[in-house]
Amino acid sequence: MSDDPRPPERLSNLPSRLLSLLALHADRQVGERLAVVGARKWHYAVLAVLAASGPLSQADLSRGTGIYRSDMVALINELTGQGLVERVPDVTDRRRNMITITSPGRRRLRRLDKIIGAVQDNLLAPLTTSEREQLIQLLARLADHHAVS
Amino acid sequence: MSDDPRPPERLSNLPSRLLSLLALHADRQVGERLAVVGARKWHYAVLAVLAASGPLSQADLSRGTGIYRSDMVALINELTGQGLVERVPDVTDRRRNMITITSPGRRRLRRLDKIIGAVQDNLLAPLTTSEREQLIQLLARLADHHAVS
DNA sequence: CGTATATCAGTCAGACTGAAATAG
DNA sequence: CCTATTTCAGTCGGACTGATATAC
Repeated sequence: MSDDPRPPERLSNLPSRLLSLLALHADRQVGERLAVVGARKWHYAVLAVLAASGPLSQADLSRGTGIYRSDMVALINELTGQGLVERVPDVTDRRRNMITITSPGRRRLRRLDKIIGAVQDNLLAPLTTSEREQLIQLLARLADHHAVS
Repeated sequence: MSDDPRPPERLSNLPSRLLSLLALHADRQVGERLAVVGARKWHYAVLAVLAASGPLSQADLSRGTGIYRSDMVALINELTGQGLVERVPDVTDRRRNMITITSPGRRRLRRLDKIIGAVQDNLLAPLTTSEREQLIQLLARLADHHAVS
């Protein structure tokens, strides 16, 4: 009877809306694929930052990944539980825990890298290689300008 | 002491991550600006679709905006409470409520349009006009391909 | 009958706040 | 004394599920 009403262009071409819809979709894909191996996207972020920057305090990890310090606690618990990182008290500053990635952690990171890479390919499927680069560059400039981690 | 660790490029240039971070930022801006006049972004979506498509059932509105049918109930309650839309039972199909935008609703829509437009300008500030068009086009193609409303 | 609509109650993960304990 | 770190408890809006009553 009633055709599915398409939103008017003012709505469907609204940048903030496009970002929201696509982010939701992309996050869902990432989440589903990672769930298959018992991981979440924040696991990936933590492992990637640790692999690149070396051992970090939880506060630094928090700033490096954009994850809230409060949420970092449970996250590190999960990762230590899986033996992917180690949490050891910092002797030079006894408020801190230093978090270190383990060898299984590095292996896990490589695994997650492949999964997440595949999701990106899927996400960007309709775009050519140079369009993908353009898009990433434009998004990165926006992110940088607004200082979103 | 410890420099804020920047995430590695594999992370900071990850399309799904860029989308998430920017969507969060954009949604926050939109939310804050709309809150000033007592509105939320879903109000805008509903009013915009109604203005463009004419009276719709809640189910059609739901499909047109991407808002869940369950959440649509409370949303329409809010909008009727502000006199921006009217909810009248459909005589031809008594399961349905037909939702109609009122004159105050149209005025409100124009107001919200300006606010949201200003937020977009802010969001896209670092880009040139043609870069903005490129970005919107690329995002719209992705949204279309993945059929995210 | 099976399907669609409007509604309600409730779940669930995410982002975020506030405060305490500890240490610099 | 003020600030930073880790941790815990809890809030809050958003997306989503399941079930019900009603009507096609």
